[in-house]
Amino acid sequence: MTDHSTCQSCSQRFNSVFCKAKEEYVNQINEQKICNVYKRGQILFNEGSYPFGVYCINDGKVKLSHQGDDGKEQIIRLLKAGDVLGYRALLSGDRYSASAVALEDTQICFIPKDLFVSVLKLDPGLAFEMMKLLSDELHRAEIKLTHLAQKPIRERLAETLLFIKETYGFEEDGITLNVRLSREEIANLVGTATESAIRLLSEFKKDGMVELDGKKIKIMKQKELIRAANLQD
Amino acid sequence: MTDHSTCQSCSQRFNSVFCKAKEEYVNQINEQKICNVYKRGQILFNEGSYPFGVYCINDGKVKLSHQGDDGKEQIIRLLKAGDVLGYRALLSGDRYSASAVALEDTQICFIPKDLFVSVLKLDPGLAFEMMKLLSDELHRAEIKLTHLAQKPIRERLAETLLFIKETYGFEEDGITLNVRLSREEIANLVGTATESAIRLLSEFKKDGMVELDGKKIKIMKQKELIRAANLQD
DNA sequence: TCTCAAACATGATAAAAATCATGTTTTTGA
DNA sequence: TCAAAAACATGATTTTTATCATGTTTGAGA
Repeated sequence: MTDHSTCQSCSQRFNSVFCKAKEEYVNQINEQKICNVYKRGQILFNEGSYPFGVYCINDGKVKLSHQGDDGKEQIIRLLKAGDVLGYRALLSGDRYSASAVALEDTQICFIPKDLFVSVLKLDPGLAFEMMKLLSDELHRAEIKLTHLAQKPIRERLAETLLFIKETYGFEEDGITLNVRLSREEIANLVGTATESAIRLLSEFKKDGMVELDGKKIKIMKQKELIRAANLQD
Repeated sequence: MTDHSTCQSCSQRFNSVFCKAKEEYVNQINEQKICNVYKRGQILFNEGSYPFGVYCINDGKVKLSHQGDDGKEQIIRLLKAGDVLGYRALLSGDRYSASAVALEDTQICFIPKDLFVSVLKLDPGLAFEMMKLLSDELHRAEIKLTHLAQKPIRERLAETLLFIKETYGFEEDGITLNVRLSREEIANLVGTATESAIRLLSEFKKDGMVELDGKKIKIMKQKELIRAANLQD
């Protein structure tokens, strides 16, 4: 666990959107923040409810997912320490359009809406970082959208595995993806049926690109996986 | 054509992200802006090149599209008078990740990067509107992403037709979509093969939901189209 | 530690969608 | 205005992907 007793000393302080925020505002946030621990599977917020602030991850992992019209989950983002969430709905003045669930035991600070908004108005540095964050997310979403429309599932699964590795990295062994996701969650990240994800993971295993041990996934041949993902950019 | 001789008198002034910008900054923008007319098919900017500012549409229509890895176009946004474009790359500090092409003869003002950024830093009202705009775009992209992953093409085509209507509205007759798009462009909006889009449009015609006259598309039964889109939200 | 539900796996089948082929219509520019 | 190219249309076929069915493994809680 990382130090998060105060925002000033938080190990994620310069790792997050708050990196450029003025010290004076960070102090204000520190006074009003509320820290909490969420157990694996616990819900931070639910699609359809109103936002009362933003969440800041100190340590742990969170998934953000939409409920499709037929009830099927679509995972739209994976979050880790240093990431902020809940700002989209707050800035749009909407309800949450996605639900956030802890993927493992997770420490999170909550910053009340009014404080966040007022600091955002007073601190152009933070506002700029926020715009940059939103722009980057928008970029990511647009790329994913294009790939969903144009790439076969095999390529998207390979890309998803690489994306998980980018986000959460490896365990100490340097090859095992450092997160526990069910096959269904992987499928909901790729945008396919669970069976298809399972089948293709088996294929990847047969091809020697990955090794599977329950929920542990080892990347054995990253270069081949990159090739399988057929990425240009 | 609408009045756009000066930003102060621009008919889109309170219709765009600049609605909350301070008069003093609008005056500055007015002095430095460069207006231009783009003919149908002309390129505003190209994927991969560097942004030098943002574009503001006075009158006309523009499509924004990604080039997929295999060269296939994916249209990610449709823009109209009052819309701003080119800010995503600028705020991310990236090259353009999409190309912008005029769908008809279009009048556009160009605002240089430095001016836009400096006004953004000085005017929290504009900054806030910008964040709201980005948040809304992000929301739209995430919904589209979910639908691409989960909905069949027939539903997505119906949804696309309704989206075109939302964006560009009808001609004077109140039923003809007010934009000229090729079947291929419609397919690239839906995220499918051109033949599939053509086939399904014919089906919709057979079902009496639309009428087709070359590139003119008439919405005959909007309620049925909404049902065909199977929208919950 | 045992039990039972959930998750995983895989084959068979069906459905959806892309691709290929071919002909027609529309558009464009010489 | 006319010829060529591009866009549109539709049928046939193939490929991709989802769904259904069934059996096995895993893991969480009594």
